[in-house]
Amino acid sequence: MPERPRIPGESPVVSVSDRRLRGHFGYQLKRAFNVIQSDLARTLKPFELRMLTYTALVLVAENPGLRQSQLADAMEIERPNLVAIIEELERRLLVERHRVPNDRRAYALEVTPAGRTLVHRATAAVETHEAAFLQGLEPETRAAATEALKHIEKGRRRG
Amino acid sequence: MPERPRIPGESPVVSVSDRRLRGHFGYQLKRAFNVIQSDLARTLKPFELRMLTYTALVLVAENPGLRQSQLADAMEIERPNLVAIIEELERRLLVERHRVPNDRRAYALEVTPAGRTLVHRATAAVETHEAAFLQGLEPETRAAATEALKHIEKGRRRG
DNA sequence: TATTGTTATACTCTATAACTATA
DNA sequence: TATAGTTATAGAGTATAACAATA
Repeated sequence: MPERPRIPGESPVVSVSDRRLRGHFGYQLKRAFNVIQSDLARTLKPFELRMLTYTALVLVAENPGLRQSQLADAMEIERPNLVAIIEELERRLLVERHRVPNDRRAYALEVTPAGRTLVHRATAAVETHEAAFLQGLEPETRAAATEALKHIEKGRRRG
Repeated sequence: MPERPRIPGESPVVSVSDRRLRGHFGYQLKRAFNVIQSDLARTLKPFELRMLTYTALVLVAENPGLRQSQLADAMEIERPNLVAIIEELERRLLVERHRVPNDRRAYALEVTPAGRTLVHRATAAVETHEAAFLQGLEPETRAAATEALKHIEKGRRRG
């Protein structure tokens, strides 16, 4: 069966059925997350931030004196995985680590003025791009989606 | 300031503010996705499947003769990343690769009887666990969430 | 020239065990 | 004995360049 000629670069005419998957919430969630994640990476690139470094920076700015273990808990990542993130932010002079007087094991994290400036600019960009994504979506639909996502998160299985 | 004694294993009393993040849809999405993803991994573990191998298996079962490039497109992953997935499914005798007569570059993917049996059992498990996650959520809320996720996916930026 | 599948490679995110220094 | 931070390491997921065979 001869293939019909195709314009180079044109996406091939495929219609792959995903009937048995598209009803799965996890599948829907993954696809949407991949889109958001790669777009967010693009949005944060000019600031040399990734989703994780951005999140850490926001949380340190909002919670002065935060300890690394508390931050890891809040970000729902393991403590070892936070080390490189904090090191990167510290090296770029966006956060500082101060020893806690009464517990010399811990560090109190503080955002620097440069960090605060950067997080404000990055947040503005993030919110602009979020708005673009959510444009055309009814506020009630978005609110319902938020509710569903929180419900999922709350139902986390442990162990 | 002396720290109050704490029961070992007890989670520390922290209340980290995420006021400036929790309104971000991407942040909500990431947290929910992480929960679903790790739970789904646990659900698929008895079948020795991951989300990616499960997805590939379902799509091959549903689209006999599918080519690898079409499958990669459908899964929204790059072609090179599909190779190991198909190799794994083929090694486990769950899918077969047949040469396409009129195009000797391509492979036509087919599910084996063993693959079909496995995908049915895995799908039942996935659906059971999805139902557990979504339990207590109003159907309209779930529908709205699905709509929002599809909207996000549709709005994908390219390039 | 372009496409299919492949190899090689690199970067990111995640997870665990084990160490040090403190408590 | 337990906790804070760290090191080392491994496993996944994702992305790009370049290749051989074929169209």
